[in-house]
Amino acid sequence: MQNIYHLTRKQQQVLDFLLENQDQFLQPPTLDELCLAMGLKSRGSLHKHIQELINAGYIEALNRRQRGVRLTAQCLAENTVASETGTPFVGAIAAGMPIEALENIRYMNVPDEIKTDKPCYILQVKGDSMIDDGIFDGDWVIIEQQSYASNGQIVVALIDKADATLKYIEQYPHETVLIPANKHMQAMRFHPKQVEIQGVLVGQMRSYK
Amino acid sequence: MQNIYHLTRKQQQVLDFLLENQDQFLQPPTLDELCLAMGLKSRGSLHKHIQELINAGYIEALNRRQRGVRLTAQCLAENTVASETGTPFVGAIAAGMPIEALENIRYMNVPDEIKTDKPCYILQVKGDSMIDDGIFDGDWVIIEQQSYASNGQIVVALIDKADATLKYIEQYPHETVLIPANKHMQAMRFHPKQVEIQGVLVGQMRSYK
DNA sequence: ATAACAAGAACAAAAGGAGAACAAGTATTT
DNA sequence: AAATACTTGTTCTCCTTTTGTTCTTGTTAT
Repeated sequence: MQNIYHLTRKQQQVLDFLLENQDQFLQPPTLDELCLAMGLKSRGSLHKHIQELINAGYIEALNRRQRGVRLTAQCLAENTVASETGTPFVGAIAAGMPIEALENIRYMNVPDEIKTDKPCYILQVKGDSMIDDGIFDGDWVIIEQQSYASNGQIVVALIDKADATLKYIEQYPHETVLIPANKHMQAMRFHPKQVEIQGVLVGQMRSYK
Repeated sequence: MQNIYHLTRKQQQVLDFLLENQDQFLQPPTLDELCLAMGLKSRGSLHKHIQELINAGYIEALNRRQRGVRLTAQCLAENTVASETGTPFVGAIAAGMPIEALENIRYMNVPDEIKTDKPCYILQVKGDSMIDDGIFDGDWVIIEQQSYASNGQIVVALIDKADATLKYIEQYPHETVLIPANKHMQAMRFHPKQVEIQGVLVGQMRSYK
Protein backbone atom coordinates (compact mmCIF):
# COMPACT_ATOMS: atom_id res chain seq x y z
CA MET A 1 0.00 0.00 0.00
CA GLN A 2 1.46 3.31 -0.99
CA ASN A 3 0.87 6.47 0.92
CA ILE A 4 2.53 9.76 1.67
CA TYR A 5 2.36 8.99 5.36
CA HIS A 6 5.06 6.72 6.59
CA LEU A 7 4.06 4.59 9.50
CA THR A 8 6.32 3.92 12.42
CA ARG A 9 7.09 0.39 13.43
CA LYS A 10 4.37 0.13 16.02
CA GLN A 11 1.80 1.81 13.83
CA GLN A 12 2.48 -0.70 11.07
CA GLN A 13 2.26 -3.46 13.63
CA VAL A 14 -1.14 -2.31 14.81
CA LEU A 15 -2.36 -2.05 11.25
CA ASP A 16 -1.11 -5.51 10.38
CA PHE A 17 -2.76 -6.90 13.46
CA LEU A 18 -6.07 -5.39 12.47
CA LEU A 19 -5.78 -6.69 8.94
CA GLU A 20 -4.99 -10.21 10.02
CA ASN A 21 -7.43 -10.51 12.88
CA GLN A 22 -10.42 -8.64 11.58
CA ASP A 23 -12.52 -11.79 11.36
CA GLN A 24 -11.69 -12.63 14.95
CA PHE A 25 -13.72 -9.72 16.24
CA LEU A 26 -17.47 -10.00 15.88
CA GLN A 27 -17.78 -6.27 16.30
CA PRO A 28 -15.13 -3.67 15.75
CA PRO A 29 -12.93 -3.91 18.84
CA THR A 30 -12.70 -1.38 21.62
CA LEU A 31 -9.36 0.10 22.49
CA ASP A 32 -9.20 -2.03 25.60
CA GLU A 33 -9.87 -5.21 23.67
CA LEU A 34 -7.18 -4.31 21.21
CA CYS A 35 -4.77 -3.60 24.05
CA LEU A 36 -5.47 -6.98 25.53
CA ALA A 37 -5.09 -8.74 22.22
CA MET A 38 -1.83 -7.00 21.45
CA GLY A 39 -0.38 -7.18 24.92
CA LEU A 40 -0.51 -3.50 25.77
CA LYS A 41 -1.46 -2.21 29.18
CA SER A 42 -2.46 1.33 28.40
CA ARG A 43 -5.35 2.53 26.28
CA GLY A 44 -3.74 5.91 25.99
CA SER A 45 -0.67 4.53 24.29
CA LEU A 46 -2.68 2.61 21.76
CA HIS A 47 -4.87 5.60 21.10
CA LYS A 48 -1.89 7.54 19.81
CA HIS A 49 -1.17 4.88 17.23
CA ILE A 50 -4.79 4.62 16.19
CA GLN A 51 -4.91 8.37 15.79
CA GLU A 52 -1.95 8.28 13.44
CA LEU A 53 -3.50 5.48 11.43
CA ILE A 54 -6.60 7.62 11.07
CA ASN A 55 -4.48 10.49 9.81
CA ALA A 56 -2.84 8.15 7.37
CA GLY A 57 -6.25 7.09 6.10
CA TYR A 58 -6.17 3.46 7.14
CA ILE A 59 -8.77 3.64 9.88
CA GLU A 60 -12.07 5.47 9.93
CA ALA A 61 -12.25 8.43 12.27
CA LEU A 62 -14.00 7.30 15.43
CA ASN A 63 -15.34 10.53 16.88
CA ARG A 64 -16.03 9.35 20.38
CA ARG A 65 -18.08 6.54 18.94
CA GLN A 66 -17.50 3.35 20.93
CA ARG A 67 -16.25 0.25 19.17
CA GLY A 68 -15.14 2.54 16.44
CA VAL A 69 -11.89 0.96 15.36
CA ARG A 70 -12.63 -0.14 11.84
CA LEU A 71 -10.48 -0.16 8.75
CA THR A 72 -11.12 2.15 5.85
CA ALA A 73 -12.80 0.66 2.82
CA GLN A 74 -9.80 1.70 0.81
CA CYS A 75 -7.43 0.01 3.21
CA LEU A 76 -9.40 -3.20 3.05
CA ALA A 77 -9.56 -3.16 -0.72
CA GLU A 78 -5.86 -2.59 -1.11
CA ASN A 79 -4.85 -5.28 1.32
CA THR A 80 -7.18 -8.11 0.50
CA VAL A 81 -6.68 -7.95 -3.23
CA ALA A 82 -2.96 -7.64 -2.99
CA SER A 83 -2.45 -10.70 -0.84
CA GLU A 84 -4.65 -13.00 -2.83
CA THR A 85 -2.96 -12.46 -6.10
CA GLY A 86 -1.67 -15.58 -7.73
CA THR A 87 -2.75 -19.18 -7.56
CA PRO A 88 -2.94 -20.85 -4.15
CA PHE A 89 -0.55 -23.68 -3.42
CA VAL A 90 -2.66 -25.78 -1.09
CA GLY A 91 -0.57 -28.86 -0.41
CA ALA A 92 0.72 -32.17 -1.60
CA ILE A 93 -1.12 -35.05 -3.22
CA ALA A 94 0.15 -38.57 -2.94
CA ALA A 95 -1.54 -41.56 -4.48
CA GLY A 96 -3.61 -43.20 -1.77
CA MET A 97 -3.27 -40.44 0.78
CA PRO A 98 -5.54 -37.57 1.63
CA ILE A 99 -4.30 -34.19 0.51
CA GLU A 100 -2.12 -32.84 3.24
CA ALA A 101 -3.06 -29.23 3.40
CA LEU A 102 -0.56 -26.55 4.29
CA GLU A 103 -1.33 -24.50 7.33
CA ASN A 104 -0.16 -21.28 5.73
CA ILE A 105 -1.17 -21.18 2.10
CA ARG A 106 1.39 -19.84 -0.35
CA TYR A 107 0.53 -18.21 -3.62
CA MET A 108 2.41 -18.77 -6.82
CA ASN A 109 2.48 -16.58 -9.85
CA VAL A 110 1.47 -19.11 -12.45
CA PRO A 111 1.47 -17.90 -16.08
CA ASP A 112 -1.89 -17.85 -17.82
CA GLU A 113 -0.64 -20.40 -20.33
CA ILE A 114 -0.80 -23.28 -17.86
CA LYS A 115 -3.98 -22.42 -16.03
CA THR A 116 -7.53 -21.41 -16.87
CA ASP A 117 -9.55 -18.35 -16.06
CA LYS A 118 -11.68 -20.42 -13.69
CA PRO A 119 -10.61 -20.97 -10.07
CA CYS A 120 -7.44 -23.03 -9.90
CA TYR A 121 -5.18 -24.36 -7.19
CA ILE A 122 -1.79 -26.01 -7.04
CA LEU A 123 -0.76 -29.37 -5.62
CA GLN A 124 2.65 -30.93 -5.35
CA VAL A 125 2.80 -34.49 -6.63
CA LYS A 126 4.19 -37.22 -4.41
CA GLY A 127 4.88 -40.55 -6.03
CA ASP A 128 5.23 -41.96 -9.51
CA SER A 129 1.69 -42.88 -10.48
CA MET A 130 1.74 -40.54 -13.50
CA ILE A 131 5.36 -40.96 -14.45
CA ASP A 132 4.68 -42.28 -17.96
CA ASP A 133 2.88 -39.05 -18.66
CA GLY A 134 5.79 -36.90 -17.66
CA ILE A 135 4.44 -35.99 -14.23
CA PHE A 136 7.18 -36.77 -11.76
CA ASP A 137 7.55 -36.92 -8.03
CA GLY A 138 7.86 -33.35 -6.76
CA ASP A 139 6.24 -31.70 -9.77
CA TRP A 140 3.58 -29.09 -9.25
CA VAL A 141 0.23 -29.55 -10.94
CA ILE A 142 -2.30 -26.82 -11.57
CA ILE A 143 -5.84 -28.04 -10.99
CA GLU A 144 -8.99 -26.36 -12.14
CA GLN A 145 -11.57 -26.71 -9.42
CA GLN A 146 -14.59 -28.62 -10.75
CA SER A 147 -16.65 -31.61 -9.73
CA TYR A 148 -17.15 -33.29 -13.10
CA ALA A 149 -14.88 -34.50 -15.87
CA SER A 150 -14.93 -36.14 -19.27
CA ASN A 151 -13.54 -39.58 -19.90
CA GLY A 152 -9.82 -39.51 -20.50
CA GLN A 153 -9.12 -36.40 -18.47
CA ILE A 154 -6.63 -36.37 -15.63
CA VAL A 155 -8.39 -35.53 -12.39
CA VAL A 156 -7.88 -35.16 -8.67
CA ALA A 157 -10.19 -37.82 -7.29
CA LEU A 158 -11.19 -38.34 -3.69
CA ILE A 159 -11.88 -42.00 -2.99
CA ASP A 160 -14.29 -42.96 -0.19
CA LYS A 161 -13.96 -39.43 1.16
CA ALA A 162 -10.53 -40.37 2.39
CA ASP A 163 -7.77 -40.85 -0.15
CA ALA A 164 -6.94 -38.33 -2.86
CA THR A 165 -5.11 -39.23 -6.02
CA LEU A 166 -4.17 -37.90 -9.44
CA LYS A 167 -5.27 -40.28 -12.22
CA TYR A 168 -6.89 -40.64 -15.60
CA ILE A 169 -10.60 -41.12 -15.21
CA GLU A 170 -13.12 -43.23 -17.14
CA GLN A 171 -16.71 -42.97 -15.98
CA TYR A 172 -19.34 -45.55 -16.91
CA PRO A 173 -22.92 -45.92 -15.63
CA HIS A 174 -22.04 -48.39 -12.89
CA GLU A 175 -18.29 -48.08 -12.66
CA THR A 176 -15.59 -45.43 -12.37
CA VAL A 177 -12.07 -46.43 -13.35
CA LEU A 178 -8.99 -44.54 -12.22
CA ILE A 179 -5.99 -45.27 -14.41
CA PRO A 180 -2.42 -44.43 -13.47
CA ALA A 181 0.14 -43.55 -16.12
CA ASN A 182 2.67 -46.06 -14.87
CA LYS A 183 3.02 -49.38 -16.57
CA HIS A 184 3.89 -51.00 -13.25
CA MET A 185 0.64 -49.96 -11.65
CA GLN A 186 -2.89 -51.24 -12.01
CA ALA A 187 -6.07 -49.39 -12.87
CA MET A 188 -8.49 -49.14 -9.95
CA ARG A 189 -12.23 -49.75 -10.27
CA PHE A 190 -14.83 -48.18 -8.02
CA HIS A 191 -18.51 -47.70 -7.66
CA PRO A 192 -19.33 -44.23 -9.03
CA LYS A 193 -20.48 -43.10 -5.60
CA GLN A 194 -17.10 -43.85 -4.11
CA VAL A 195 -15.30 -41.34 -6.30
CA GLU A 196 -15.60 -37.60 -5.92
CA ILE A 197 -13.91 -35.38 -8.48
CA GLN A 198 -12.14 -32.40 -7.00
CA GLY A 199 -10.65 -30.86 -10.11
CA VAL A 200 -9.06 -31.55 -13.47
CA LEU A 201 -5.45 -31.14 -14.50
CA VAL A 202 -4.78 -28.07 -16.60
CA GLY A 203 -1.07 -27.50 -16.12
CA GLN A 204 2.15 -28.85 -14.73
CA MET A 205 5.54 -27.45 -13.82
CA ARG A 206 8.84 -28.67 -12.50
CA SER A 207 11.99 -27.16 -11.05
CA TYR A 208 15.46 -28.43 -11.95
CA LYS A 209 17.28 -26.29 -9.40
CA MET B 1 20.83 2.90 -12.57
CA GLN B 2 22.69 5.90 -13.87
CA ASN B 3 23.14 9.12 -12.01
CA ILE B 4 25.43 12.12 -11.88
CA TYR B 5 26.49 11.11 -8.41
CA HIS B 6 29.07 8.40 -8.50
CA LEU B 7 28.86 5.99 -5.62
CA THR B 8 31.84 4.61 -3.81
CA ARG B 9 32.28 0.89 -3.57
CA LYS B 10 30.76 0.67 -0.15
CA GLN B 11 27.86 2.92 -1.02
CA GLN B 12 27.04 0.75 -4.02
CA GLN B 13 27.34 -2.27 -1.78
CA VAL B 14 24.85 -0.87 0.69
CA LEU B 15 22.44 0.00 -2.10
CA ASP B 16 22.72 -3.45 -3.65
CA PHE B 17 22.14 -5.04 -0.29
CA LEU B 18 18.99 -3.01 0.21
CA LEU B 19 17.70 -3.86 -3.23
CA GLU B 20 18.28 -7.56 -2.83
CA ASN B 21 17.13 -7.96 0.74
CA GLN B 22 14.22 -5.61 0.93
CA ASP B 23 11.72 -8.45 1.37
CA GLN B 24 13.78 -9.83 4.20
CA PHE B 25 12.78 -6.93 6.40
CA LEU B 26 9.16 -6.82 7.46
CA GLN B 27 9.60 -3.15 8.09
CA PRO B 28 12.13 -0.70 6.74
CA PRO B 29 15.29 -1.49 8.71
CA THR B 30 16.80 0.82 11.26
CA LEU B 31 20.46 1.67 11.02
CA ASP B 32 21.22 -0.83 13.73
CA GLU B 33 19.34 -3.59 11.98
CA LEU B 34 21.14 -2.84 8.77
CA CYS B 35 24.47 -2.87 10.56
CA LEU B 36 23.69 -6.26 11.98
CA ALA B 37 22.54 -7.63 8.65
CA MET B 38 25.60 -6.31 6.84
CA GLY B 39 28.11 -7.17 9.51
CA LEU B 40 28.98 -3.65 10.56
CA LYS B 41 29.52 -2.68 14.16
CA SER B 42 29.00 1.06 14.04
CA ARG B 43 25.84 2.94 13.21
CA GLY B 44 27.86 6.06 12.62
CA SER B 45 29.82 4.50 9.78
CA LEU B 46 26.73 3.26 8.04
CA HIS B 47 25.04 6.59 8.51
CA LYS B 48 27.58 8.31 6.29
CA HIS B 49 26.88 5.91 3.44
CA ILE B 50 23.16 6.23 3.86
CA GLN B 51 23.54 9.99 3.81
CA GLU B 52 25.33 9.85 0.47
CA LEU B 53 22.70 7.52 -0.96
CA ILE B 54 20.08 10.04 0.11
CA ASN B 55 21.98 12.79 -1.70
CA ALA B 56 22.15 10.59 -4.76
CA GLY B 57 18.39 10.12 -4.62
CA TYR B 58 18.25 6.42 -3.94
CA ILE B 59 16.99 6.53 -0.38
CA GLU B 60 14.31 8.67 1.16
CA ALA B 61 15.61 11.32 3.51
CA LEU B 62 14.98 10.30 7.08
CA ASN B 63 15.08 13.62 8.87
CA ARG B 64 15.51 12.37 12.37
CA ARG B 65 12.35 10.32 11.88
CA GLN B 66 12.71 6.83 13.22
CA ARG B 67 11.00 5.05 10.41
CA GLY B 68 13.92 3.20 9.00
CA VAL B 69 15.73 3.47 5.72
CA ARG B 70 13.59 2.95 2.68
CA LEU B 71 14.40 3.17 -0.98
CA THR B 72 13.06 5.94 -3.15
CA ALA B 73 10.05 5.15 -5.28
CA GLN B 74 12.16 6.01 -8.27
CA CYS B 75 14.94 3.71 -7.20
CA LEU B 76 12.49 0.88 -6.70
CA ALA B 77 10.86 1.49 -10.04
CA GLU B 78 14.15 1.45 -11.90
CA ASN B 79 15.25 -1.77 -10.28
CA THR B 80 12.12 -3.87 -10.26
CA VAL B 81 10.72 -3.17 -13.70
CA ALA B 82 13.06 -5.68 -15.23
CA SER B 83 11.79 -8.56 -13.17
CA GLU B 84 8.16 -7.54 -13.28
CA THR B 85 7.93 -7.70 -17.04
CA GLY B 86 8.25 -11.44 -16.73
CA THR B 87 10.43 -13.96 -18.44
CA PRO B 88 10.86 -13.63 -22.20
CA PHE B 89 9.49 -16.40 -24.40
CA VAL B 90 11.99 -16.26 -27.22
CA GLY B 91 10.98 -19.15 -29.46
CA ALA B 92 11.02 -22.85 -30.11
CA ILE B 93 13.86 -25.31 -29.93
CA ALA B 94 13.86 -28.47 -31.99
CA ALA B 95 16.59 -31.04 -32.02
CA GLY B 96 18.80 -30.31 -35.00
CA MET B 97 17.27 -27.01 -35.90
CA PRO B 98 18.36 -23.51 -35.03
CA ILE B 99 16.16 -21.78 -32.51
CA GLU B 100 13.40 -20.19 -34.44
CA ALA B 101 13.09 -16.86 -32.76
CA LEU B 102 9.78 -15.13 -32.50
CA GLU B 103 9.60 -11.78 -34.19
CA ASN B 104 7.58 -10.30 -31.33
CA ILE B 105 8.84 -11.59 -28.00
CA ARG B 106 6.16 -12.48 -25.46
CA TYR B 107 6.69 -12.41 -21.74
CA MET B 108 5.37 -15.00 -19.33
CA ASN B 109 4.87 -14.63 -15.61
CA VAL B 110 6.85 -17.59 -14.43
CA PRO B 111 6.78 -18.32 -10.69
CA ASP B 112 10.05 -17.95 -8.83
CA GLU B 113 9.97 -21.61 -7.94
CA ILE B 114 10.88 -22.75 -11.44
CA LYS B 115 13.39 -20.11 -12.36
CA THR B 116 16.46 -18.49 -10.84
CA ASP B 117 17.23 -14.92 -9.94
CA LYS B 118 19.70 -14.77 -12.80
CA PRO B 119 18.54 -13.88 -16.33
CA CYS B 120 16.26 -16.55 -17.77
CA TYR B 121 14.38 -17.12 -20.98
CA ILE B 122 11.76 -19.56 -22.19
CA LEU B 123 11.81 -21.95 -25.12
CA GLN B 124 9.11 -24.26 -26.41
CA VAL B 125 10.30 -27.79 -26.99
CA LYS B 126 9.73 -29.43 -30.34
CA GLY B 127 10.33 -33.17 -30.60
CA ASP B 128 10.81 -36.07 -28.27
CA SER B 129 14.51 -36.03 -27.53
CA MET B 130 13.96 -35.58 -23.78
CA ILE B 131 10.80 -37.63 -23.47
CA ASP B 132 12.20 -40.12 -20.95
CA ASP B 133 12.86 -37.21 -18.64
CA GLY B 134 9.30 -35.99 -18.76
CA ILE B 135 9.95 -33.15 -21.19
CA PHE B 136 7.43 -33.55 -23.96
CA ASP B 137 6.77 -32.05 -27.35
CA GLY B 138 5.17 -28.67 -26.79
CA ASP B 139 6.41 -28.19 -23.22
CA TRP B 140 7.98 -24.91 -22.20
CA VAL B 141 11.41 -24.96 -20.62
CA ILE B 142 12.92 -22.17 -18.55
CA ILE B 143 16.59 -21.68 -19.31
CA GLU B 144 19.07 -19.76 -17.24
CA GLN B 145 21.36 -17.89 -19.53
CA GLN B 146 24.94 -19.03 -19.03
CA SER B 147 27.79 -20.26 -21.17
CA TYR B 148 29.12 -23.04 -18.99
CA ALA B 149 27.67 -26.13 -17.35
CA SER B 150 28.58 -29.10 -15.19
CA ASN B 151 28.51 -32.64 -16.46
CA GLY B 152 25.07 -34.14 -16.19
CA GLN B 153 23.16 -30.90 -16.51
CA ILE B 154 20.58 -30.35 -19.19
CA VAL B 155 21.63 -27.53 -21.46
CA VAL B 156 20.69 -25.64 -24.56
CA ALA B 157 23.62 -26.30 -26.86
CA LEU B 158 24.39 -24.67 -30.18
CA ILE B 159 26.22 -27.03 -32.51
CA ASP B 160 28.53 -25.63 -35.19
CA LYS B 161 26.89 -22.25 -34.66
CA ALA B 162 23.90 -23.61 -36.53
CA ASP B 163 21.74 -26.19 -34.77
CA ALA B 164 20.35 -25.77 -31.27
CA THR B 165 19.23 -28.64 -29.09
CA LEU B 166 18.22 -29.52 -25.55
CA LYS B 167 20.31 -32.37 -24.16
CA TYR B 168 22.26 -33.71 -21.25
CA ILE B 169 25.88 -32.64 -21.50
CA GLU B 170 29.12 -34.43 -20.63
CA GLN B 171 32.28 -32.45 -21.22
CA TYR B 172 35.70 -34.07 -21.45
CA PRO B 173 39.01 -32.49 -22.48
CA HIS B 174 38.79 -33.70 -26.07
CA GLU B 175 35.14 -34.42 -26.47
CA THR B 176 31.73 -33.05 -25.66
CA VAL B 177 28.87 -35.52 -25.58
CA LEU B 178 25.23 -34.54 -25.91
CA ILE B 179 22.89 -37.20 -24.59
CA PRO B 180 19.16 -37.30 -25.31
CA ALA B 181 16.72 -38.73 -22.79
CA ASN B 182 15.10 -41.03 -25.30
CA LYS B 183 16.03 -44.66 -25.47
CA HIS B 184 15.46 -44.68 -29.23
CA MET B 185 18.01 -41.95 -29.86
CA GLN B 186 21.78 -41.95 -29.86
CA ALA B 187 24.20 -39.77 -27.94
CA MET B 188 26.10 -37.34 -30.14
CA ARG B 189 29.83 -36.67 -29.86
CA PHE B 190 31.53 -33.43 -30.83
CA HIS B 191 34.77 -31.61 -30.58
CA PRO B 192 34.46 -29.17 -27.65
CA LYS B 193 34.85 -26.20 -29.98
CA GLN B 194 31.82 -27.27 -31.96
CA VAL B 195 29.50 -26.93 -28.99
CA GLU B 196 28.49 -23.63 -27.47
CA ILE B 197 26.38 -23.64 -24.31
CA GLN B 198 23.60 -21.12 -24.34
CA GLY B 199 21.96 -21.89 -21.00
CA VAL B 200 21.01 -24.57 -18.52
CA LEU B 201 17.59 -25.98 -17.75
CA VAL B 202 16.10 -24.71 -14.50
CA GLY B 203 12.39 -25.27 -15.00
CA GLN B 204 9.71 -26.82 -17.14
CA MET B 205 5.98 -26.39 -17.59
CA ARG B 206 3.18 -27.88 -19.63
CA SER B 207 -0.39 -27.05 -20.45
CA TYR B 208 -3.13 -29.69 -20.58
CA LYS B 209 -5.78 -27.40 -21.99
C1' DA C 1 48.97 12.00 0.80
C1' DT C 2 44.45 11.76 0.11
C1' DA C 3 40.20 9.47 0.22
C1' DA C 4 37.44 5.71 1.96
C1' DC C 5 36.10 3.35 5.75
C1' DA C 6 35.37 1.39 10.61
C1' DA C 7 34.56 1.98 15.42
C1' DG C 8 32.87 4.14 19.21
C1' DA C 9 31.34 7.89 22.32
C1' DA C 10 28.05 11.29 23.15
C1' DC C 11 23.78 13.72 22.31
C1' DA C 12 19.00 15.04 21.16
C1' DA C 13 14.90 13.94 19.22
C1' DA C 14 11.50 10.50 18.34
C1' DA C 15 8.90 6.53 19.64
C1' DG C 16 6.71 4.00 22.77
C1' DG C 17 4.62 2.75 27.25
C1' DA C 18 2.06 3.40 31.80
C1' DG C 19 -1.22 5.54 34.18
C1' DA C 20 -4.30 9.29 35.88
C1' DA C 21 -8.07 12.20 34.95
C1' DC C 22 -11.93 13.62 32.28
C1' DA C 23 -16.02 13.59 29.32
C1' DA C 24 -19.02 11.61 26.11
C1' DG C 25 -21.33 7.62 25.08
C1' DT C 26 -23.92 3.25 26.62
C1' DA C 27 -26.29 0.24 29.74
C1' DT C 28 -28.91 -0.49 33.90
C1' DT C 29 -31.85 0.58 37.43
C1' DT C 30 -35.38 3.08 39.55
C1' DA D 1 -38.50 8.67 31.28
C1' DA D 2 -35.11 10.07 34.50
C1' DA D 3 -31.37 8.94 37.29
C1' DT D 4 -27.57 6.15 37.95
C1' DA D 5 -23.58 3.41 37.19
C1' DC D 6 -20.52 1.71 33.92
C1' DT D 7 -17.88 1.67 29.70
C1' DT D 8 -14.95 3.70 26.48
C1' DG D 9 -12.71 7.43 23.70
C1' DT D 10 -9.74 11.31 24.60
C1' DT D 11 -6.15 14.09 26.59
C1' DC D 12 -2.24 14.81 29.39
C1' DT D 13 1.95 14.10 32.04
C1' DC D 14 5.95 11.47 33.18
C1' DC D 15 9.16 8.12 32.06
C1' DT D 16 12.33 4.69 29.48
C1' DT D 17 14.13 3.04 25.36
C1' DT D 18 15.29 3.37 20.63
C1' DT D 19 17.32 5.60 16.89
C1' DG D 20 19.24 9.22 13.84
C1' DT D 21 22.99 12.37 13.98
C1' DT D 22 27.50 14.32 14.85
C1' DC D 23 32.38 13.97 16.16
C1' DT D 24 36.72 12.20 17.06
C1' DT D 25 40.14 8.74 16.40
C1' DG D 26 42.42 5.21 14.06
C1' DT D 27 43.15 2.10 10.01
C1' DT D 28 43.42 0.74 5.19
C1' DA D 29 43.90 1.21 0.31
C1' DT D 30 45.06 3.56 -3.88
